[in-house]
Amino acid sequence: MARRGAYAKGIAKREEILTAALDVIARNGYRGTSVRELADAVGLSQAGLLHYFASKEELFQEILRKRDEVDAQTFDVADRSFIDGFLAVIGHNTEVPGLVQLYAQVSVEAGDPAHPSHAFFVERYEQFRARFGEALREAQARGEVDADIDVKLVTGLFLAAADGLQVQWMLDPTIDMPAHLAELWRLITRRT
Amino acid sequence: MARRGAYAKGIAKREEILTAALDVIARNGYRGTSVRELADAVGLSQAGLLHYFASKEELFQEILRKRDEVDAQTFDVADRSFIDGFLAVIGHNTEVPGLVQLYAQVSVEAGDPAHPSHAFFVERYEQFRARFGEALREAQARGEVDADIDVKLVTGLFLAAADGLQVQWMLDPTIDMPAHLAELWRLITRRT
DNA sequence: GTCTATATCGTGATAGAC
DNA sequence: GTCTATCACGATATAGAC
Repeated sequence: MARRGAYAKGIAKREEILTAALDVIARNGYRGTSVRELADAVGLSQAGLLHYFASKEELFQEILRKRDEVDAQTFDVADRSFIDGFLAVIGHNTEVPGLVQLYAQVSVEAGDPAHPSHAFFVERYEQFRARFGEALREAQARGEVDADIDVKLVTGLFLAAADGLQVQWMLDPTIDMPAHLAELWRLITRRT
Repeated sequence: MARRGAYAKGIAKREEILTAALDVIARNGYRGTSVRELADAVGLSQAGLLHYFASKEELFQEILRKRDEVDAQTFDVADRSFIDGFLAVIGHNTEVPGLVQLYAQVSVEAGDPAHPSHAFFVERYEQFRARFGEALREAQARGEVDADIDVKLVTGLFLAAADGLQVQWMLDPTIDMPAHLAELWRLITRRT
C-alpha cells in the first residue's frame, strides 16, 4: 500500500468511475449491460475501464457497493428509525429503475456459489438481517412490537418482500412498493 | 391446425422435451444455461431442439410454464387450501434448486418490457394475485382473517416474500423458506 | 493511465443434406 | 424431424504502443 500517491489517485478515479456509472445506469437503465456500453457512457474505452477492475463481475459488484454507500449517506439520517430509512430507500428506488434491475439480476446470479460476488451478497444479506433484527428487538423492548414475534423470521421476510416487490414493480410499475412494505410493517406492529 | 397428425405428434414431442428439460435442470442446475447444453442433456442437437421453439426465450418460458402445470397437478389437491398448496410447492422447491434459479433469473430478465416473456410473466403474476386474493377474502368471510387486512397489498406481499426468499435461499440454503412464509401467514391471521 | 487492436471464445440462429 | 456445418455476432480479456 501507499505507493507514493499513485495509489490514492487510482482510488479516487475508481470512485469517480463508480459514481458516474451509478448515474448512467440509473438513468439509461441496465439491459444485461456490457462493459463496453458502460465504458462509453463513462467516457473511457473498454480496456481503460477494466484497468481499474479485475473483471466484469467485480466492476458490477463495486457499483452496487457504491450504491449502498450512497444510499446509506442519503437516507440513514440520525433522527430516523432504521425502518423509516429503509422505506425511504425503497421509495427512492422508483426513480432509479436501472439500478433496481442491476441489483435484481446480479443478486440472483450471485446465488451460484461459484459466482465471484457470491460472498459479497451473502455478507450483505447477513448484515442487513442483523441490523434489521436489532431494530426489531429494540421495538420489542419499547413495547411497539409483540414479544412473540420471531425476529429472525420476520427480518428475513421483510428483506424478501423488498426484493420480491422489485420484481413485481419491474413487471408492473404501478405497484406501490412502499405501501406494500408499510402494510407488512403494520402486520408486524399490530397488537394481538 | 390439424395438419393430419403431424401436428399432434409435434406437440407430444414438445411436451416430452419440456418434461425432460425440467428434470435435467432440476437436478443438474441452471447456470445461465445455453440452448446447446440443454439440447445435449435432452439428447438432441442444438438445432434439433430449436426446431420446436422459436427462440431461446420461448424455450425457457415454456419450460417454466410446464413446471407450473406439473406443480399445479401435484400440489393443488382438492382437500387442501390454496395457501397450503402454495406452501407445499415452496417446500418442494428446495429439492429443485436449478428450477429455482431458472425462475428467478428469467423473471428478473422479463422485467424489461422488451423481453419476449414480459407479457407471460405479467399475466402469471396477475393470475397468482387474483387466486391468492380470492383465498384471502374467503378466509375473511370465514372470520379467520381480520376484515381490516388490505387484500391487494397482502397478496402482493406474500408473492414477493416467496420470490425474495428464494434469493436468500440460493445464497444460503439453510434458510427455511416455508417457515418464513408460515410466519407471514401467522402475522396475517392473528387477530387484533 | 489510457488507448488501439486483437485473441479467443461461446452464443443463437440458419441452411441444407438425409 | 433431426442432423452437421457454419455464420455472424458480441462478449471479456489482454498485449503492447504511447
